[in-house]
Amino acid sequence: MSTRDRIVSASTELFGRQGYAGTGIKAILAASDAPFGSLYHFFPGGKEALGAEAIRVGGATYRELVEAFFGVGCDVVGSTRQFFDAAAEMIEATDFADACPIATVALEVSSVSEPMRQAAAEAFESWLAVLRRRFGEAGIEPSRAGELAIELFCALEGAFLLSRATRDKTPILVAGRAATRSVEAAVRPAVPATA
Amino acid sequence: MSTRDRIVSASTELFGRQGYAGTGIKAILAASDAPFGSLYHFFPGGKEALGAEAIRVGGATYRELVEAFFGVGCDVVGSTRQFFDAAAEMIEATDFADACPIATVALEVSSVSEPMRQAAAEAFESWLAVLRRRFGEAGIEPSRAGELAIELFCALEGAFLLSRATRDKTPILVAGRAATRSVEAAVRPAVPATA
DNA sequence: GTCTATAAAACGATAGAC
DNA sequence: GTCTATCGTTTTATAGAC
Repeated sequence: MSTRDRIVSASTELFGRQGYAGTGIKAILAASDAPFGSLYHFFPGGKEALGAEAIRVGGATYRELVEAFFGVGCDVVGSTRQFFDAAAEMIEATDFADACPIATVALEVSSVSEPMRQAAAEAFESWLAVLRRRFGEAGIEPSRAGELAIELFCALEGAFLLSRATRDKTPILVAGRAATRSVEAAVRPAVPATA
Repeated sequence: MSTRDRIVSASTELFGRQGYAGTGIKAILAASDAPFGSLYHFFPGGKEALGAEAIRVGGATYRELVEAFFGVGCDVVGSTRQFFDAAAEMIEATDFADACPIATVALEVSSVSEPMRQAAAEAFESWLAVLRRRFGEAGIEPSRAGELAIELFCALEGAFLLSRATRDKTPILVAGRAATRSVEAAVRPAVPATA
């Protein structure tokens, strides 16, 4: 693993857990086992450029995770349930430290750093694109598929926030059941009860 | 408005927009028009104690907002719709800066500062308690009311994140429609279509 | 291109005058 | 209890040897 890769990898981890401003360059370099000058050799743009790259890499890695659960031709209802179940196990296994790799940074910088904000927006959009496509392939009409992707995203990210703050994985399971119900309803519509 | 109140008020605003670590004490005091020593007079615990207090105050203020929309005897379906619509207008009016006053800080500190993490958890829980109660009063059974409160919370917070990152209020409207549907289904259940 | 030494600024926090 | 001056660190960033 190259020095550059180690720096980016450590940045993604630390930024995801402690945030961007809360993570010093020294801590990143110590975790990367890299010398000080290397950072500015690989990232002449300094910490902000490193932050944007960490968002891109962390976002791409998580997109691959989404794709691993929502594969081509998958059962979107089952994939949704499994995805949230896995997310709940993951957050508990990391002692509620690792959930979304970029959410903390995205909130921190969205009103402060335009390049980092854009990197986060593109990462989120790439996850939504995967979900949209799978939902569409499952027979859900395009506009509804797009909404459903957003609903799943919001349920997941909101649950990550509540779960980390309360140190309890229950919110992820509850949000997962809600998301699964929504996907199920979109695939197999229900009719309202006649009151 | 007292010096202490101005300091806490400015902290809540700045922490909510830029995060905890990203906001220096100097910036807070400048925004509060308060001298340097005042902070340590009112908060001997330093920045961390101020951060915890900002979370409590910001959390209480937002709970009052939730209560304003979800009043005693309200129509919970209509309240849900109106709450998300108002949130969408608010975030746009503040140029996507002010959404949840404590989400950013909660994510930043949840693995770093135990007192601040607990303050955030208690604030979130107080919002959920309001929703749970109203849903219960609307005739939804207790366990379902609790889940529904969590679902609404997650939809809102996830939408705030996506909305701030993309500078687009659409996610809040989409999440609001989904939350409204869930509340409606809990108040007036539907039967699945016979395939 | 790897690494060290150091600069320049911002940080949180304190001491003490008023 | 209000305010200022300042301490000691830590921060990001650079310069320059190897």
